[in-house]
Amino acid sequence: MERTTYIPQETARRLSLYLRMLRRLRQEKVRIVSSDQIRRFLSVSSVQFRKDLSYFGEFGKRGVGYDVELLTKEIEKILGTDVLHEITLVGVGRLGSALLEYPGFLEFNLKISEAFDSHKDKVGKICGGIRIKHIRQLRWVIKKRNLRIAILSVPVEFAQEVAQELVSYGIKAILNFAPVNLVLAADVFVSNADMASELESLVYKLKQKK
Amino acid sequence: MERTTYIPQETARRLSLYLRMLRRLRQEKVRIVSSDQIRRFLSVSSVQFRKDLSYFGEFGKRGVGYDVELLTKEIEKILGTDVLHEITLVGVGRLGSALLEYPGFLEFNLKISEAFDSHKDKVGKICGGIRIKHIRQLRWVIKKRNLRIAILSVPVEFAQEVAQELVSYGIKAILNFAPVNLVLAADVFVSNADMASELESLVYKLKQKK
DNA sequence: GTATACTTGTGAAATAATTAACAATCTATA
DNA sequence: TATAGATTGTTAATTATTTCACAAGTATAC
Repeated sequence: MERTTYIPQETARRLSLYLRMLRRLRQEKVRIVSSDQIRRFLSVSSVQFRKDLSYFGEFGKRGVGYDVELLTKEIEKILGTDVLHEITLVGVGRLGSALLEYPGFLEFNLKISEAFDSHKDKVGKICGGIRIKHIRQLRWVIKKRNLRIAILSVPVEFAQEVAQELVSYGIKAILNFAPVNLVLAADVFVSNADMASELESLVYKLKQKK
Repeated sequence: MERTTYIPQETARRLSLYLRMLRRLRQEKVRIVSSDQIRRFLSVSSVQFRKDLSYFGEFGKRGVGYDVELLTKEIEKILGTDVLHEITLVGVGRLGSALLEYPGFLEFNLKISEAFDSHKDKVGKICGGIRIKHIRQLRWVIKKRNLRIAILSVPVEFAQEVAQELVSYGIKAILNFAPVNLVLAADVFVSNADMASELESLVYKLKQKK
């Protein structure tokens, strides 16, 4: 079936949610799940779930539901996380090292396989099983290993500069933890993990409610 | 002027961006800024910026631009971050302690003023200037200090249960770092800071581009 | 085999959000 | 004081996303 329609931005994020849910169900030996059951666990309507899937194909069986195992694999294929993705982390501060040591990424077929910092006392140390390299080696390592995705957790004042460097070496997607809007080439994807901003939004919503 | 129109969800998040930019400009002694200058720094069109502000009032001067100092204060008022907000953190693991030690929140008038954990070896320790309390004291402290906002950084398997507890003690907004969709009363705001999901979305976008 | 109860998939309708277009206003300057 | 160049604020048009409504397919009970 042809799938040429425009796909909403948010669909990708929701697919990621679905996938997580499905993996949990699979672990619990659930074989079949309906869109209405999904609705109960996630804050997404059953139609939204079906519509999101419909952009990519037909994966369910009418009158029955979805095969958990099958749908899991299909969504992994759609997202591209059916194969392992190697990620580089730049900036091994408090947050950076917490991320390095977080064992949960592998479950998503994501692996931080390189880590860089500029501080002498950090370079050479091992953190989360990774030996930290000096940022001077960024170019060489990114090119050699053909890395495409980076986590940026450097201090805010260096973020823009380091991001540009990363992009010049071939990085195409950045998860940015620095509280600053990175200005980069249009073909580079930036996702901002900005905790202060999230908290500010929550403060605002609380205020609106009253 | 009456402002009764529905305000888009994303506007709050963008206001937070604007505020950050404005503060930076203020630091740099810039007095006046135009919506077009904002566009150059943030990935937001000048119309979007003006439209977002228009939901709350008229803050600029036609033919001139916006007074940086004034607009900063106005947006702080809109967001509610013109006064300090105290936040409680639950779960002082690697990520939790990184957040506790992060000095940047104060700049946003946000302060983590309480931290809780269930591990004996953590309780009583001081981290980021805060003495960690046992989660048994959650009820008492939240009620006594009338806390409304919580950061949840406990292991995923406890997240739902702890979140419910928090809500039952009066918490109304949660920044959730656990990779799970929390099912809570409809009047509780949940913001998910889900790094694996962000990375998955990036992987998907990279895949689409090809 | 037929009726019944489910559940998916999807065009059409409704809603939400962004962008275009432009009137209104300001400053500077001749 | 008139004019030119800038910039805001806002209605209308457009685009994007979600939801509705329902046809089509499946399983089960009798």
